[in-house]
Order: sequence, then C-alpha cells, then structure tokens
Amino acid sequence: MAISQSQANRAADPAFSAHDHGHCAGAALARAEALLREAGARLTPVRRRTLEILLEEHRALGAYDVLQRLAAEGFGNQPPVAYRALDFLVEQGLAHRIRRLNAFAACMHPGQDHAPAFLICRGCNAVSEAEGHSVRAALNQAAEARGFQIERSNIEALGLCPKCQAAQ
Amino acid sequence: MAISQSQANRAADPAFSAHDHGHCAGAALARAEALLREAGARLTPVRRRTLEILLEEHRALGAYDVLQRLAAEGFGNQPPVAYRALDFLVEQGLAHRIRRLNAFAACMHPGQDHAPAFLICRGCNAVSEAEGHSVRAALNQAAEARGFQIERSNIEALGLCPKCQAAQ
DNA sequence: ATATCGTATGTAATACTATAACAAGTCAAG
DNA sequence: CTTGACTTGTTATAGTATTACATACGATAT
Repeated sequence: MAISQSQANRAADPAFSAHDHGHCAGAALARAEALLREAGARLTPVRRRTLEILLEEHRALGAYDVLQRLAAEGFGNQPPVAYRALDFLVEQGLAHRIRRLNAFAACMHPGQDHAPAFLICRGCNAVSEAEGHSVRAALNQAAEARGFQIERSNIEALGLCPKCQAAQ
Repeated sequence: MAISQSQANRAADPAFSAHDHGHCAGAALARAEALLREAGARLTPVRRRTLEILLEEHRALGAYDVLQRLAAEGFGNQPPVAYRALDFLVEQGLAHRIRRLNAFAACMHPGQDHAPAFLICRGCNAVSEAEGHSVRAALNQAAEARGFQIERSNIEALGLCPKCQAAQ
C-alpha cells in the first residue's frame, strides 16, 4: 500500500498541507464580517487589513511584523496601531495570541465555540489550531479538583509537523 | 455539615492554601541539590539563591524581579545574571517558565516526570502546578491525529483560586 | 444640517522583556 | 601549574508592549 498507516489515519490539517488557501482565508474573513455585524462591532480598515494579513498564511506574526505591513500600506506606524487592531481581533475571537511566540494568528474557526490547542512547527513556523475539546476538558477537570475557576487558558505545543519530520 | 461538597472533594493545593511552606520549599531545594549532583551540574551561589527566591512563594517572578533581589544581595545587576540562572534552572527541570506572565516559578516536583498544568490566580497571583498527565495525554492524542510530533508544551490557565472566589 | 458623544486612530514617549558579545574569573583534570 | 570547560560580570542593543494625549470619525438626536 502506498499510503502509510499514519497518513491514512491522519486528519487533514490545513496548516500543515497544501490546500485551497484562498477559499480557506476568504471563508474565515466572511465569517468574521458576519460575526462582527452581529456583535455590533466595526471592522474598520486597519482591523480588516490586520485580519487579512494574519489570514495570508497559517503562521503567527509578531505585532511589529504586522505593524510594518500596515505602515507600508499607509496606516500609522506606531506600535499601538498594531496592538490595538490585534487586541480587538483577539477580543472578538477572530485571532489568537500565541504566547510561546509572542505573536498572533488568525482564528480558523471564528464563531464556533472551540478550544484551540496550538501546534507550532519549529521547522516551518506553521501554526495549527487543533481541536482541543478533550484537552480543555482534562484541564477543566484538573482545575475543578482544586476548586480553581478557569477564565482563560492557553494550550500550546512546539514540535515538528509531518512535512518537517520527513525533511529531517 | 460544615464542609461544602466542593471543599470535601478538593485535593489540597499548597499554592492555594496555608501549609508548612518552610518544609515545602526546603524539600524542593533538597531534591534539587540531589538531582544536580546526580546530573553533574553545579548549584552555584547565584543559581542556588535564584532557586531559593523562586521557592519563597507559590508565585511566578519576572526575571527583573529576581535580578533586583540578586543585585541587592551582591550579585551582578545586569539582566543576563538573572536570565542565565533562570534558564539553567528551567533546563534542569527545577523551575518552569510561565509564558502568560513572562515569569518563572520554582518547580514543586523536581525529578518526578510530571506534566504540569499551571493554574494562575489573577486575584492573588498564586501559581499552582497542577498534575496534568491527563491534559498532556489529550494533547498528545490531538497532535498525533495530525502527525505532529510534540517536543515541548505549555498548558496554562488563568482564573480564580478558591480563596479569591470566596473573597469576591 | 449640525451638535454631541462614544469610539477609533495617530503619535510621542516610555516601560518591560530578552539576547548578543566579550572580558575576566573559577575549578577540576591532567 | 597549566590547560580547557564552564561560570560570572558588564556593556550594549534588540524585541515586545503600554501609557498618555491629541485628533478624527460616525452614529444619533436634535
């Protein structure tokens, strides 16, 4: 058989494999617009452009990377310009902060109540937003056993994606 | 009954409740010494003092907080002094980096192969190193399903500890 | 239309976190 | 007692994030 067992069993992960990214990013942007309309929040030009920049790749970008892009396109070039747009997107659930990288990544499942576990490839810098409900559940249980009330959490893993493992 | 159900079922968490901290910290320090001897690494004065400082409380300290303490005690007062000691402790498994806080906390279970899930109280700043093997297992499974190979991970939750919930 | 109020943007200044690079000192093995 | 690995100290700089304030925009109510 030509396909290995691990590949056969593997869920397709857009972050780690070729896919129609135009569709992927476009859909996320469309959903974002709808969500904001519903929430009564404004997707202003800086915010929209910031989200588009994050959506370009399945990677996390530092605030200053984003700022540089924004400034080159005529927006302000001081840190708060980027931080405000990024913080807004995070608050609205349209982006995530990747603490291990001091960086931000577009949310791939905006609107869906999801529990992202981030898989960060140190080979190609791709960031996958893995479905982590089971991880979250285990974390909730551990917290509950101690009477701790979780408000926010971050679950991140660093390692190698399938492609970069093969490239070794 | 005087004790609530949640309290009765609750595992005692040293980070969130009164305990013999002298013993708690002393034991961790003793284990650290033994581990380093075994590993052939040196617990120099700066390193030892850094670990002691972290062990004073169940809290995470920023590198510059530690540096200030060290400098006041006659050690160097430039950032690398603190970062080097802290990085050493983290490498040796005697301390953990809390990414959400850009800070460091002493490991409460040095030597034991554990999978810490950090519970960070935003009320009192206490940091508990919860046992997270089940969390880690769930994360491993999510990663494996995507063919991702985890090398390091960080699992952190922000919220309120039992005391601070009551204090609300 | 236009006055008003909350929100958003732009900028300057600064605070906080982290690393690179090099010199000098320490310690154990040979 | 010398070598070589490691540790510490210092200078300088890079990278990340926030505070404070001024200006501009946009929806709403006159």
